[in-house]
Amino acid sequence: MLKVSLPDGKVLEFDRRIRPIDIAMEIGPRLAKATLAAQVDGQIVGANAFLPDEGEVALRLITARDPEALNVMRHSCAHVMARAVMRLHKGIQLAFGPTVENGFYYDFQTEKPLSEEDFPQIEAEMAKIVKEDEPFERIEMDRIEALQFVKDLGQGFKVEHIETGLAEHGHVSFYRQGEFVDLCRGPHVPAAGAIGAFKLLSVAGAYWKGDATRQQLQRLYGTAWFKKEDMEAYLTKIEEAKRRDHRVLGKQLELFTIDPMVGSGLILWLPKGATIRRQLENFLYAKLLDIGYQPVYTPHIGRIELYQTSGHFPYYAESQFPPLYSHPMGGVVQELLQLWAKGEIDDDAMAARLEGYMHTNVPARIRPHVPNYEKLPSSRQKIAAMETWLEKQERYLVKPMNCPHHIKIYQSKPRSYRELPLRLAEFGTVYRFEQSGELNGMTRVRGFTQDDAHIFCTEEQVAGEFRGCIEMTQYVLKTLGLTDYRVRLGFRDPASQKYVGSVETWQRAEDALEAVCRNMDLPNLTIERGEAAFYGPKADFVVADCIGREWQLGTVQLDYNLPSPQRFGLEYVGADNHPHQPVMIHRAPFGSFERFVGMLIEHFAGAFPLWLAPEQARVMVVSQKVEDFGRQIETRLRQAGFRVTGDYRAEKIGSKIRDAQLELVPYMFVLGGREAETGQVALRDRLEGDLGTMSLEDAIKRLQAEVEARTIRQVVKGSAGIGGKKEENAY
RNA sequence: GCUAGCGUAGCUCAAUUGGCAGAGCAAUGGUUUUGUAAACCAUAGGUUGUGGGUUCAAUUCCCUCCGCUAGCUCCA
Repeated sequence: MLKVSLPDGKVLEFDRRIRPIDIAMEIGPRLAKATLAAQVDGQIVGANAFLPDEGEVALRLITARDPEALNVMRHSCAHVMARAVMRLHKGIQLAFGPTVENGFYYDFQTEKPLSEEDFPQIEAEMAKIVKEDEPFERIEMDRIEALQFVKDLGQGFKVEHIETGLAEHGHVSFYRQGEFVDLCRGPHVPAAGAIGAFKLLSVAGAYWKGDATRQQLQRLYGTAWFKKEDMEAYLTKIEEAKRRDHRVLGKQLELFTIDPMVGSGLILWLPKGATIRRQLENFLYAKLLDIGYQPVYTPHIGRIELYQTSGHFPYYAESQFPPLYSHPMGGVVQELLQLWAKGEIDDDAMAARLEGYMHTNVPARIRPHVPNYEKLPSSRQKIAAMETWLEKQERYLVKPMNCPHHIKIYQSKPRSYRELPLRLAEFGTVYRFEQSGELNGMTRVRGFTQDDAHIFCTEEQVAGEFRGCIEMTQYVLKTLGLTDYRVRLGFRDPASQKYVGSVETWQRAEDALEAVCRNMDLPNLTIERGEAAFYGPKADFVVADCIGREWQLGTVQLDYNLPSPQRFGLEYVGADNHPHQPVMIHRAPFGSFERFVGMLIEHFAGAFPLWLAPEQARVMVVSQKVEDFGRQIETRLRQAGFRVTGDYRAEKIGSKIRDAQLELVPYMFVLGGREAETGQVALRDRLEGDLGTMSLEDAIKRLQAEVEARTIRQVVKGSAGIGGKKEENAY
């Protein structure tokens, strides 16, 4: 006897094996037809899966109207895609095919690479399968049986997955749809006909089990929706995101550029972009002074010893720009020593190699000099002598981070507890050699400026200081109208070796951080293990822009390690006249100006609020006859503190307005004979159009008020209208 | 770094099976002196990313390198 309770409170009783679809049928044939899956005691299962024989379950039938149905259908669509690909191509090895936000993918190993040219054919085959409407049939087997089954199918990835990933499962399930059978947990829609609109989006490489050392597969991405309109809306949204791409807008609006001759991932800020950045810098700088930070400046390079002490070198060697050596052989010796350390060169070969450089192979002036090298008794000692030589050379690193420099400022004199918290701030530019495939416009670069600061404080001050950092970040985000964000706590992954410091220290730091955050009632606080910096746990602000994409921006990090005796050994003299170790907080509310401005460009779709707009107003004359009057107004606006330009070309006023609109200039001063006579100005708002005639003073007051309040007048959900049609510009 | 794709004028894009590299916008010169989203005429602009190969002939086919795009891996 099975008792089934439905969401409306009704309880049905069955004394036979029954499936959700049967229950739906009892309620009504139309419901049965619409039922795609079911929720049993909170878990999503297939509509054809048998319910337990006895006991009590809560059942909810899922139709296309329920959000859960979409994922079930998308996963079924992934199977249909895989089936279509296997029909069209020989020798396909199936890997995984899960759903993702807005769609699904399937990983294959193929004999011939797939390309977008194959999409129409695959889509046509999929459409055929959907039309045939064959059912998805669940088959369960025990592990041994299943293993033989996938071996017989010749599906090597599935064999491996059953042997390793599913090692603990006694039984596994398959889904059959026509000739296509796939190892799969399910659930699926009852039959392929339930799949609505779908489209293949892209093909890309992906590593088997996400491991870069394993073979690379072909990943086919697709999207699927119940209604064609939903898919159209989704595709439109993708188009919209493309239209406000900061790389496109950055070029059109002349905000920044990247030149291959300067280098990949190195941003050249054009005057307009630089203006926006400067406004943000000024805004932050004023705030920093206001709340007790002290500005400092530090150089762009530092001796390698500095980073050896901090622990950055050589552990991040592959993501640093190569070190600068004063001796020409420095880099070669360093490289050899690294290979030797990895065991790729044995002791004797290493010693012989170095000896060659020292005495025979290279001109005297660039030889490393180690006295009596050849008299050293063993290869080991020769290598050690070489290491000593290398360490004596001057070696510099382009700085990958600012903290070691700020630590040295802290250590520039003895510190008393009376000086703490000491807050050192710098807009510090750092360089990291990111992988070429990772670079992306302004959001992932190789040189960037952090709005960095390091706070040195006592253990007792940690909570208050940490809280202050989070509040500052919140203030900054709020000012820019970025109200939709979540806070992610990054803790250490106990299984990983990449972290420095003792477990106890980490525990203390993580507890302190979590306590502060819980206390502040931050939105959607999550904890993620393995997301910590190597020296301490952190709180990251993940900001959603106006079309819902997430960006990791600000960060606050707690650090008990760099100040420790094993690293820099920071101290202050306490009230007890004894030395104590301070705690460090690293924080950057924007993260970096590059990424932040890149995100802002997309968030505002290039239409910055007046206080940030590179060009706040443009004076334009109806006729060149009134150019002198126009220039007077332009000068007076500039004197009033505005970033203003003038358009005195022999163009019609409509043309000048159009240009200013497309360049997203917030205000236009339209001046003709009437204004020249009365001395007044006709003001035009980019959003609202003609505001009519007023005195210059009134216009200035209006604009000044908007700047001072840092008003955000619009966050454009649609396109900003760059190159678009007029209808699209309606707000 | 890996897989796939792309690279034509400042920008957006054309160029039949390999057969004289073109348009719009922008720029420059001129005419027009204009009232709230595009006046008109003319001119100039290119070693088709780079280097090599195949061919009578390469923007087109093949290879190298550089750069870009999507995804994967990475992100102190």
